[in-house]
Amino acid sequence: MDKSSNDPRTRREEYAEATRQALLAAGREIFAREGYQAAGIEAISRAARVTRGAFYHHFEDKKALFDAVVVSLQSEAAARVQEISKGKAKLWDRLYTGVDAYLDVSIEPAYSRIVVQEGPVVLGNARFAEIEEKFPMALLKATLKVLKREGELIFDDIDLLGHMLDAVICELSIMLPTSTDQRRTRARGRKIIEAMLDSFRRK
Amino acid sequence: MDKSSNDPRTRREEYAEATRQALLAAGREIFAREGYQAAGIEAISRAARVTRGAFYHHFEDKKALFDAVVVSLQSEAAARVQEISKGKAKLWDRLYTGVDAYLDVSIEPAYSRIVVQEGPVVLGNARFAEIEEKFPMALLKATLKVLKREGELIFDDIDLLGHMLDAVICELSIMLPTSTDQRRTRARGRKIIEAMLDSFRRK
DNA sequence: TATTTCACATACTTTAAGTATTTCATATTC
DNA sequence: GAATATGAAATACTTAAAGTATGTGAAATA
Repeated sequence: MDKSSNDPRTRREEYAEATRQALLAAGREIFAREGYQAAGIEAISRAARVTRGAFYHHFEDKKALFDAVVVSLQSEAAARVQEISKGKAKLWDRLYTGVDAYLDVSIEPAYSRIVVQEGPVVLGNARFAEIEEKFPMALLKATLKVLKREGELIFDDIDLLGHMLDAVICELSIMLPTSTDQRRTRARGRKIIEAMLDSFRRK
Repeated sequence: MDKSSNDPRTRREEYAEATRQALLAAGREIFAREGYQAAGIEAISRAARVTRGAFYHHFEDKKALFDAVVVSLQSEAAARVQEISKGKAKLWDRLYTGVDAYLDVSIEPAYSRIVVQEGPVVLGNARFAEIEEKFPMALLKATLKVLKREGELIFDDIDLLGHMLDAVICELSIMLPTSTDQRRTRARGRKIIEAMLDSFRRK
């Protein structure tokens, strides 16, 4: 589930891993609150109760930490979406519960700001797509592919459809927090998503 | 059409306006090529053949220039979309030619990077939405509203629908440049957009 | 022609990222 | 178990770029 074999054997490795995690957590917090540009390495290090020296020991530069934070957020998000949707027997159920779960994650401030909003800009589209390929959207696309294989969904370019679906979910997640009636807005957003997908559904 | 009363009367004002425009043009170029963060004020000023002193005379700070560049890009984009779609008598034609024209604009490197990708992050969602409210998406939403008024379109929250439409167009504009068969991808993207909108079309 | 104004230049300050060097606890070797 | 080696983290330094304060000269105004 995690990256391969990271069990700290010696006490020194244990400590080091702990401060690495502390930096990661501090980064997540401060990137979420202040944004990439305004988040100072000094502030992040202080929040992790170390100096900038420790920071540069564990991470190449600021961008490397941000990258690691995005990966961890995506990894957690994927796990949660998976957990919720995997039970469903009917494919369409699995897809739509996945969409809902993904939306729930996307609304959370840290995920919204770090992954959805700043991720592509800070890391660049290429690198960001690379990360996405492994985690959250990959799940949706996987289900879409199964639906296509089963003949339930008729569309040639599942990758494209997946990205469009993703775009709609992300935009919705950005609008939701400022919406006056979130429940209603969410229901309407879901309608739009259904409209998009159902038109390619086998009749 | 432009901001109110900007005719330079004296020769000094004329010169000043010219260097302001030069800075704006240089900013557009360098922001597009290097991105906001990597674009140095020094480099922008040099490209406009002035010093940083001149820059700070005309703009509060780097962000202010970026803001002005976004506004000018949005203004031009809106004008072009308007020009192309206004002729159409049938409302649905007007909408879809508008969508196509908007997509054409969004593909252009400067618009794509500065407005679509970096705009919301650099200026913040609130300010970016404020700008959007006046220009490009406003046109689409206007047409959507007319369609609703005419009973052609049945959906409660046109603002939401407009944003979703916008999100899909923007995502498509990001994917298109790296697509192997752009014509085909674009056609498929259009299919998805049609699917989204047609399901709310009066039958 | 004297005086003011303002567009722009020059010189300086500040901030934050990044680098080089040092220290000290833990781990390893003999 | 004393001697040595390693590497996690601290400290001290360098660099780059944004932003500020002040100066200057050409064009406007009186």
